[in-house]
Amino acid sequence: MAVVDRRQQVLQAATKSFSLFGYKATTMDQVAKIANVGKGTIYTFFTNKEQLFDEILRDVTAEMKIIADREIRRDKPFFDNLHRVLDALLEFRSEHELFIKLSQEKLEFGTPQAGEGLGKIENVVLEYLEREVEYAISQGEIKNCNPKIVSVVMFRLYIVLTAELSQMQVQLDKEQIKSYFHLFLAEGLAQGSVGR
Amino acid sequence: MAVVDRRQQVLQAATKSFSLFGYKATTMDQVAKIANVGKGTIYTFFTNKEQLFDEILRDVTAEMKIIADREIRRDKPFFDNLHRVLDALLEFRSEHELFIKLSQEKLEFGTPQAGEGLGKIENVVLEYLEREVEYAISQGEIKNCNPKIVSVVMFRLYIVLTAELSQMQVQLDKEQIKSYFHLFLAEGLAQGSVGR
Amino acid sequence: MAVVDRRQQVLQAATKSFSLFGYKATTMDQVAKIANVGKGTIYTFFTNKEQLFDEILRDVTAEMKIIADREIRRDKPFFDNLHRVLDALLEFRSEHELFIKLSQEKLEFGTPQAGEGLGKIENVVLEYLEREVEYAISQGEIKNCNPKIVSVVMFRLYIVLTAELSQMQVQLDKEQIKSYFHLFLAEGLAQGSVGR
Amino acid sequence: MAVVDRRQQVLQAATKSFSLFGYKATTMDQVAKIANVGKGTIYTFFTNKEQLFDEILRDVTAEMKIIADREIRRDKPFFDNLHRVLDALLEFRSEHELFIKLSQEKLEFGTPQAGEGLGKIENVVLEYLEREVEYAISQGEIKNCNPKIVSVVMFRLYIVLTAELSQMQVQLDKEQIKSYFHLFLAEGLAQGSVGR
DNA sequence: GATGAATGAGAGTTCATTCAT
DNA sequence: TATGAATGAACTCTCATTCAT
Repeated sequence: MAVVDRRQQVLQAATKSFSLFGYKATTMDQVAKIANVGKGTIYTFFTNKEQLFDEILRDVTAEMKIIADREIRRDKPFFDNLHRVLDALLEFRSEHELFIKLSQEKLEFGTPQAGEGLGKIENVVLEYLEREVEYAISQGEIKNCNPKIVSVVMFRLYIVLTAELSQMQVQLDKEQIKSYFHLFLAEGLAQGSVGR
Repeated sequence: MAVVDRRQQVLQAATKSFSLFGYKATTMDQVAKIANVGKGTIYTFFTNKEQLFDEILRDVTAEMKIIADREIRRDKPFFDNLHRVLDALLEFRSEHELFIKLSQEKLEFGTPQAGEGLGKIENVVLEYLEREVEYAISQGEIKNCNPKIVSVVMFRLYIVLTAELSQMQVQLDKEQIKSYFHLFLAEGLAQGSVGR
Repeated sequence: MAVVDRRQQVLQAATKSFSLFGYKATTMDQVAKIANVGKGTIYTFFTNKEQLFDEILRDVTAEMKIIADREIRRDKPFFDNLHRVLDALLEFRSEHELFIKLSQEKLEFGTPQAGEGLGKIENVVLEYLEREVEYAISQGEIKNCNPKIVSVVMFRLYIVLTAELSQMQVQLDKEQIKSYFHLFLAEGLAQGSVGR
Repeated sequence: MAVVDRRQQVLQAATKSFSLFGYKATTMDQVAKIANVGKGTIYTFFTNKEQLFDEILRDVTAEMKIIADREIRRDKPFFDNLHRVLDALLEFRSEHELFIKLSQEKLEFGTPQAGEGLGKIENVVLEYLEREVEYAISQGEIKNCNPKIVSVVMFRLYIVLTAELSQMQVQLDKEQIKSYFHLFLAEGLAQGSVGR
């Protein structure tokens, strides 16, 4: 084991601090201190604070994509795949949740002139979801609807159930999350709509 | 009534700037300039930046509550009421949308260790929704579920459909918004679930 | 009795506030409020905050001069006169003390470039004292010494005994003040020097 | 040892500016400019303006205490010690004078309702003097009197003679200062009181 | 004359970023 | 290469002063 991997140290420290304190409240000094690294060192790996943030987001996104890809079986029904992916993702819930939620802060944070809605990173996720939804529609598995809209709603729903609610002292376990995810996405609330 | 109502000017300028650039990126200098008013003038009406922000949020919240109260009829079914309230709220969509979304930024903005989730203002909305959901459950109109969770999801769904999507260049008209709101909340996506 | 004398109201309010909170901490708003007068009104009587302050100082100084003049008898010994003047001045102690001390703050406060030491106002007092000391020396009543130095010391001694000490929770009554004034100026501390 | 000791530069610049312009009239921009240093640099050494000021005051105080301690001999008479301490202190007169005087401004500066008189720093000096005076009284070297009062008077006398007068264009050399110090403290002005 | 709403220069402080070592 | 001392632009907020009413 060589001298510790400074890049990793920074990445971990930044993730921790961003998750804990938010984007604005995280100072580069803090990150450096947590990473046990000189402040200047951060800038040898990352152009600036924003880029550091984006990198982290990209990493999480990539990791989630890999997880999802691993679970999806083309020959299985949409909601079946959805469940398995959710299951797998929720394994890493604690790693992702606080952080993912932050993507929002950051995005709205700058909103420099032309906010295109969710950030570039989220768009990767959304495009992924969109493709899956499109496929499910074409298979007649879900109702005919705008895939973009559905994917955004799915994304937000995931964040609400995994991150936002836990911040509001509503703790849900994996099963409950999956169940509510299914409730809103598949069944609807109306009494008399098809049960699970 | 003076030639110009400076308080209103400030309020409008601030709303515009907060919506456009976000909380942090909005400087008091900017607000003053947009409002065509001296910087100090802002401070004759509002204690500080935070209070100015809260005031705007509070106003929108109050307005929405009034609108909702006006539409709700205890003798009508839940989804019926929901539709009418949505209808009425969407009349003011352009006023509310960008702004409401901001409530989130501000809240996560500080994230001083222990954020309790959505801000105080949103909590007013949530409590309101919660009561309505509880009532609907007790009437057997919607499935048995955690009212808190449902109300948070409803709140987010409203924001996604009215504000977030339009930021992503997906323009929905009133009817579409209502329709999607109903889709997720009442029916679910699954083919074979009860149609509208 | 005409409509209240606004100038007097301002003068009194300002004196009160300056004494209580100091020069810097006294805002024109505060003075206006205490005086029950519009802020703009102050500026009809006084050019600016500084001039208002100086005016008050001048008034106190003038009053003290009148008091002193009334007590001084050319045919009486120096220390005799000194005692009587002190006696008379101490009658107004509560009015003067806090305030006089403030002269210092103000003076050091600005010290714009060229502080000439004590302010213009104090110089009036000092010149007065100087003349008296010169006279006393010429009469052989007190030791030969630099009158300027002695007068400055006398001035400070007065302030210390009447104002500064009371701020330090050392309360002295009139007799004690006179006695200490005499101790330092006339006798000295050294054991064996001539007693009172 | 760096090319330039920035902390020292700041300290010197601040001392100079505080002495010259007073506490309030000294801006951090100014200090930075004089010190030939970025404004932010000041904040790497000192928490804020107040702390910078206190630090300077503390330094002077500590230096004076050391000087005094070095000169005091318990087996020598009070006035003898006093003279030697004065002698030593006056060696550094130019360093101390302007500055010491400032301690006053700062203290009266805030005057938040209940100033307790001189600031914390001066209190160190005063307590020191008080102990010495108490000892001298117990030894029967000086008249029976309130040590607190005497020490305050001594402190002010020192400031008047070293700093205040020189600001008024009355320049005194070391011998004159000592002589006047002795005059007021030991002998008194009254003709016929014990000579030196 | 009296007013007080409006003003804006200027204050102290923060922190992402740079660069000499 | 790694560093952290140094930086200064940019921020929020204050308050003496002005001037239209």
